[in-house]
Amino acid sequence: LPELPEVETVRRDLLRLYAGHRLKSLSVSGRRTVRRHSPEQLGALREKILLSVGRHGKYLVFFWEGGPSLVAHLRMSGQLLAASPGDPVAPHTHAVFSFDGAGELRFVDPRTFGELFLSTPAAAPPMASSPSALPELAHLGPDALMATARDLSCALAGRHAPLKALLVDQRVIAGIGNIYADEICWKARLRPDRPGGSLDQADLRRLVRATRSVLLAAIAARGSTLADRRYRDLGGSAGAYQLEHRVYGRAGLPCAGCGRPVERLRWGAKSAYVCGSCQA
DNA sequence: CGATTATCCTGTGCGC
DNA sequence: TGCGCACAGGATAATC
Repeated sequence: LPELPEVETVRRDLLRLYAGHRLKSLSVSGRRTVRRHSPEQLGALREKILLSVGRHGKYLVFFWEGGPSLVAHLRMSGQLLAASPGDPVAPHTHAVFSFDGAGELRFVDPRTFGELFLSTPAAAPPMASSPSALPELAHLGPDALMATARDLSCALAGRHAPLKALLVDQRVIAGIGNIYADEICWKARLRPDRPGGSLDQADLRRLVRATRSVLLAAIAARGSTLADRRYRDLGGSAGAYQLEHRVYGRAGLPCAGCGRPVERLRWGAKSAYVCGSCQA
């Protein structure tokens, strides 16, 4: 399930493969794939050259030479895959972009939670290729790789909700999902079910450091591919960070820090993997 | 207002 | 071996 490290891996591959290339044609077949406006409006991107690809949290933003930006979110099961025109079309392929001299980019999404939409910056400084200037992304908190201890201190102060619930709330901090929230809490030695407002300054500092180090290590490993094999990079390859997971999906297995079994906490419909000994 | 719950979907894996 | 079903969880709307 793509979170910040997976989306960042895809972003870097997109830049490498398609930046500087002209979009010759595109087709959208999925009924739910473009749902914020008419799918035909995507035609505005035809003949545009891709300048860069940005990211804020789990959102990808394609910037073109003229014309609106294209925003993509993979949600639960979305994949962006590089392909050649003759390649067999995978089931649940909902959109195909064809670039001059760079082959195709295909959007595949069995559960159809993912989406594509066009967006234009609210204020339009021509040189700004900043995802955060897009009104549809304005509700997002700071990107998890940019968030400071001060950001988190303000966002968590007085909150009774569990720390993990706040970490995966994109309005608080953008990019963290179920897997990395657990890994970050373990690395920061904080229980995910602690009230967000109970963290002191030392806790917050550990949380920010853990966030950065876990996400950067996961990017270096090209993301996490779980047993369901759902996440793939642009070339269809798996990530490797799942091999470095310390708690996520490891209920009953020994904690990497102390050897005691990892537990699975549940509250409501949510759950978290935690070491009851290493995290407090 | 903040916290919780339901909803959107399909593939997977479990129990019987 | 097969069938039914709970589960997976990202974001948003609705509700308490």
